[in-house]
Amino acid sequence: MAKNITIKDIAREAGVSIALVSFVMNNRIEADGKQKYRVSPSTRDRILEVAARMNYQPSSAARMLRKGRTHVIGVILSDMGNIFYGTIAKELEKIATLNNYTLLFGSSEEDPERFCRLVKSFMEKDVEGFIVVPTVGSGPCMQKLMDSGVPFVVIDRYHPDYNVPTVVTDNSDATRLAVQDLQKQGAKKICMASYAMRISSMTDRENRFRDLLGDDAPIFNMGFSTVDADADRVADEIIAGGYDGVIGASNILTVALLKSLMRKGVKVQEDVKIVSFDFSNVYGIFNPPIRYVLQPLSQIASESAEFLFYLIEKKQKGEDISGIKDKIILKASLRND
Amino acid sequence: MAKNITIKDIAREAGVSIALVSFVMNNRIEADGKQKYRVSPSTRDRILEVAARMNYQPSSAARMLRKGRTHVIGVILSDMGNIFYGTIAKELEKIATLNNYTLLFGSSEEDPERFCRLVKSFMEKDVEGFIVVPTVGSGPCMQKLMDSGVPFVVIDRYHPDYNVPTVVTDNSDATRLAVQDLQKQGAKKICMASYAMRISSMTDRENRFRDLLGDDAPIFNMGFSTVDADADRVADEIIAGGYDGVIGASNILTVALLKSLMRKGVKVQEDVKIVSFDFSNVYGIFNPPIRYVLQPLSQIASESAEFLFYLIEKKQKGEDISGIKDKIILKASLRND
DNA sequence: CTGTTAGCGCGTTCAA
DNA sequence: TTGAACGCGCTAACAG
Repeated sequence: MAKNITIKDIAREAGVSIALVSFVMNNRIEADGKQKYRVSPSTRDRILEVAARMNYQPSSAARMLRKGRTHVIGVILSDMGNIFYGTIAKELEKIATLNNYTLLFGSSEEDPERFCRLVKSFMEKDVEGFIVVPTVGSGPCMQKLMDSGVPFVVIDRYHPDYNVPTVVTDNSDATRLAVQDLQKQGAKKICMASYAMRISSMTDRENRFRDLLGDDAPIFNMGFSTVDADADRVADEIIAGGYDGVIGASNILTVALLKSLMRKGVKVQEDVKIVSFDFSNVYGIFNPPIRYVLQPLSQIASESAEFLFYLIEKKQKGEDISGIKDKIILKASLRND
Repeated sequence: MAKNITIKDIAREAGVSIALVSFVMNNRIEADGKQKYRVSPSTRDRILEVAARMNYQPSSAARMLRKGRTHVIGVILSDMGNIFYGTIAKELEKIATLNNYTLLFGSSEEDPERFCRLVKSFMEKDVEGFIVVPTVGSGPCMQKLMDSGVPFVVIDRYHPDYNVPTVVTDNSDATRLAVQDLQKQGAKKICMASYAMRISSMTDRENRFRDLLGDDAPIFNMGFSTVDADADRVADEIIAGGYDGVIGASNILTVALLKSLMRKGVKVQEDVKIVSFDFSNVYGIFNPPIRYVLQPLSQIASESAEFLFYLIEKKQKGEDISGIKDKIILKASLRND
């Protein structure tokens, strides 16, 4: 309510100039003696007292305008309803807060239109950078991002055609872990259930799977938005083919498959063993719990955020960042909770 | 990269004044003839062409500063990793986009310190309003919010001591649905598993439960951050007490309980039937699927967002909104997927 | 009717 | 310690 009090009000109330108030407000943090602008302690205290009393809140808009910095980062994930991305969101938020950044979140739902709209809308908010999970078909939008010069880091998947800053899990190695674990559990005839969606995380998993098991081990594809229906079909294939081991290429997909298998009377973990990618709270229901490959979520968050901060600072100093295209590849680990 | 182009660059390039560019940019949407400032079509087209060619993006900071509006809303949920809040986040995002608003998301993790920090940090970003899920202990912070005069809407739970704009589910009625369903399924000896946390959603459920079943039906409490350990204890109580029906007061809690019961060899849905609150993809694993009370998530999102927009517009016009404290109560429905 | 001038909003920062 | 310019876009008032 009561109109926002500005730096000017503080100045008048404290009987000093506007500039001085600004100096004091900016030096408040530095406890050491070597502040750039020295202010007599008495006036400083008076100003701080007045500011506190009047409950002064600096206008971020004015500061943004003047400094040309917003300290806002845009984050575009695939699906905020998936605990996988929800966890990344939480982790990113923590790190951002620590570094005095605010995050704008968006959920693309694997829809390139939505993805693009989010990029545009975040650009309009003058974000200093992006952390994004690109979707199939987001190529043109990514290209625009690159052309814009706004720093960004791609996570979770990489775009094979573009060479850009990226933080991903070593999905090939993760697949090896999953397959070997399944074999150690005694599975002889293994298949994989994957998304038809051609994103690097999926193709990397599928390729390694083929390398390890050859063409006899089939890969059944499911649609991202039709998992439930497709799961029934895949469950039938598993039963008909007599497979005793399944690699589920994502948590959502595995859960859908588990439901279908159970409904069809399959004894999961007995007749058919499953190892999945990514955490789900469903796994613990089974006996023994379904094992899964856990991606280092908090590490993905921290590495990508720090990478982005680095790019932003670099760009801020006027340095060219268009040549930076490091790929950070993190290892996954096998879990069973 | 290429320095941001401003309205000034457009003006120079198009050979007109800065003001004219501004007019054109603001009237671009209105297709009808009664624009406030009329500009000759030829110059307008030229300006638009130049703006498009130079890829002009107005600085939101400058606009914010000038208009005193940010079109940003702060949303503080309890746990972004929970599909319940994740879904609300998605729905809110959709509505916000439609109304030209951007959302700042935060996750309190039921920690009042975090909650407060988020409120403060969002305030500093000059959000025009809040949609919040208050936590236990957030009272002082909520009070500050009220005093600040920034419009806000509380969702999911209400604070019994404060009379503020609220959108919640009718948890009492939802409990009736759950209990009656459990009885229809044949459960004779029913108990409830709830959070120790004293928030209205939980207490409303517990109170109605007691009203319906009397003191013979116990309510077992679990800690929010210790559900897994507590679930084991509660499972023991359920087994020892010979209960054949359980109301799980939240999805997370029910899932934890399901794990414990399974591990202890209980035949869920046979020896012990469960009806839960809120969706989880775990339910479908059971046969028959575990039934649950679904809160109208997208309705909660749309009602709260529209309520907030209304408050913001009202306040924008200088009207007093401190007297508005409507509570919108929505009905839940029983599901089994 | 079409277009321009000039001041504003608020905090930052350089020159004095 | 201060005055004043500045960043960028909006808009009232005014001129041709």
